[in-house]
Amino acid sequence: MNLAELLEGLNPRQHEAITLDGSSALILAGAGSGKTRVLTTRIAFLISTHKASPHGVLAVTFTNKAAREMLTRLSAMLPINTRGMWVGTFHGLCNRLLRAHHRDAELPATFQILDSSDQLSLLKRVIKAMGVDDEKYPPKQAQHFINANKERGLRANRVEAHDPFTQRMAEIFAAYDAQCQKEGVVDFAELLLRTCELLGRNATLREHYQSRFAHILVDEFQDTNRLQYQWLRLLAGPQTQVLAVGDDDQSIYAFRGADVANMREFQRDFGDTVIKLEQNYRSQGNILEAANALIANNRGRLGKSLWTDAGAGERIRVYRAPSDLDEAAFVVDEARRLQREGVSLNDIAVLYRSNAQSRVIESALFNAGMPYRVYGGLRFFERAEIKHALAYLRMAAQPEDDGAFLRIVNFPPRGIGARTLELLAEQAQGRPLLQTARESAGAGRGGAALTSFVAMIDVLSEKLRDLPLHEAVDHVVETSGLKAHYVADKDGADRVENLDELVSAAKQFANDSEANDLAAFLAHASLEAGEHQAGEGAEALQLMTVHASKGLEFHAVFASGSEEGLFPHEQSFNTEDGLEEERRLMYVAITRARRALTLSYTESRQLHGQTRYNLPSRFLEEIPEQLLAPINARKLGASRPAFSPAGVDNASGFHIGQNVRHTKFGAGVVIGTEGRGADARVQVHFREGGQKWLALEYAKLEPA
DNA sequence: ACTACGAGACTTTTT
DNA sequence: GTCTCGTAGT
Repeated sequence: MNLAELLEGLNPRQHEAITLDGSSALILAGAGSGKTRVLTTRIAFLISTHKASPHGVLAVTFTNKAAREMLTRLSAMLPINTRGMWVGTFHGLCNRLLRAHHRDAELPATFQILDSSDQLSLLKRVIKAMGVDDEKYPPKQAQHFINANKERGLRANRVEAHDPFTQRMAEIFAAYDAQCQKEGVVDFAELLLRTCELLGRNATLREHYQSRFAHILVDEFQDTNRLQYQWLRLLAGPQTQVLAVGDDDQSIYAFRGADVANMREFQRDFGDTVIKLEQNYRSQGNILEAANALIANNRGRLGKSLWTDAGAGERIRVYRAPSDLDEAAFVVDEARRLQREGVSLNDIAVLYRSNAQSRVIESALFNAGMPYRVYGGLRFFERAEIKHALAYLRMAAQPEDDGAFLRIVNFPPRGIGARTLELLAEQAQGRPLLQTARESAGAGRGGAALTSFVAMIDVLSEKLRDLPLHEAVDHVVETSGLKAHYVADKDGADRVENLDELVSAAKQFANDSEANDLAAFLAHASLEAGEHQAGEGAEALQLMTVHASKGLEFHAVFASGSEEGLFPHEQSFNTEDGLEEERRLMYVAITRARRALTLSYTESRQLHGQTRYNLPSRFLEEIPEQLLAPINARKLGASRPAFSPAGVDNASGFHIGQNVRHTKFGAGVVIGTEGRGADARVQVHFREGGQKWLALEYAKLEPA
């Protein structure tokens, strides 16, 4: 593409962001404002006008998918080889840098990357070895403590611990880090922290990268945490121009350490050039107006309002369902209707706040014979059989990796039980388990099995040295006994298939990537858990959480479960910040829709095995009424009776699940009734003020 | 050493 | 409702 073609059809703000020269800038990119186009076109612009070489550009994203998309679009615009470019995720780029300078970073060349579950099991081991009570100090909590501190740039010795609990947590933190170092493994946060520490203390290296990268581009900047911001500041030199693209209104990962304050910080550190992309190319007017009105209820926004050239379009439909079953049936009917109108199922999404909600919808779709695809869930490299196979490879690549050792030492089962391993750990005194097992050959009960396991690993390691990557993977799968184990299992067919798939993945990786050694493949497996599941091509209704929908768009969107307690989630009620994040989440849900948006809520729903009665979400009230089109509940066979379960409806005149209004307490929902006539009392859950029993004789309660 | 059963938990989760 | 974890039984 030539320059004119690159810049064709851009709006003035986009053009400004793409061609900006001489300063860094914060790009406030609203939903559907052409953010990815701006990012990729800017890189293409810089390179094709020789303002930068491909070598001198760094672009960082959060997901592999986003990084891939950027590279794909880039190679469509420019006739360059994108392979050597520094385009990737924060973690991927850190991995690259740490591999290149592993000695300076004090890591083995073969260092392995722990995913969250690897990290948790290592922590469990550390806590046990310390003799700490894991009831008082739950490993999950320790994991959160460690990650949160690392993401603030803090090591164990710098954690402020004024109480005994935090002190003990910090001790666990220190012991965990020491064990990681021994085993030559790093967790996700460690990749960032190590890189920051390395660049922080090594001026030569820092200045090398700072002068190399004339341009840095950051995607989804609102999702960066403190540590990632620190990383950015270390890599950006005095001459570097940084383009940080983000949307504070779409910040929905604060619970994982993302800190929107980075956006204000950026203006302080990199100058206050701000470009707002507010023209939306995705949704029709009513949808945008609803989104704008909703998000206006949040405080402290940087300020931004979406607009469109397109017409107002349809109003937002609001469906009130008697039950979750009815809501699901409604979604099925509506999806079918849209399908008849010629909308592809791929272009229709059902969004929900939490995964638990998908079950009812799935079963309705299944019974209706409508194809659907659920996003999220277990990913390829997270499957047990894959992790087992990878552990054999890790063992061969790095014998100090106790995590890998423990995962496979008795899988497939070979008679090495808990007692044997306990003795082994005792004997090891902190040395690698594999080495200890090798030295104490034949000793103790289970010793013979242990000896033959060590022998097998040794033979395997020897063999793998000479094999190309995919043959090595194939060899491991065949000789470890893994495949035989699953072949013998009558329910193991899928797992066998996955193991074969792993061999293909290795082959693919060797073809695609310049570094095709074992260490690189293992890093790839940890950093990219793999596409969710197969079956991508087939036409299917799209089911996912609102979180998972960020960055996507659909012709029609159903936001189900728009209820108090669910969305906003009850665990966000306590804090203003929590509630605002929920609101941003709803904002994300709304802005996914191009033409048709339906919000639904139920009067009763099964949750955690019991029936709950919820009020409609407060967010519905924050959308101007003239934008809404209520739909009446239709008579549907699937509807579970929302009231008088088992005929307990009484003479009170109210039924469970009914929305009511009280002169003093306001809006509420009936969750219980008892007595009749003058004695009748009803229990009401009020929006403000919790649950109350009211005697009907005195209380002024009316149907709402 | 392995398997089966019951108690308790249970938002979201790019890496 | 359903998944995970720990304990007791084989």
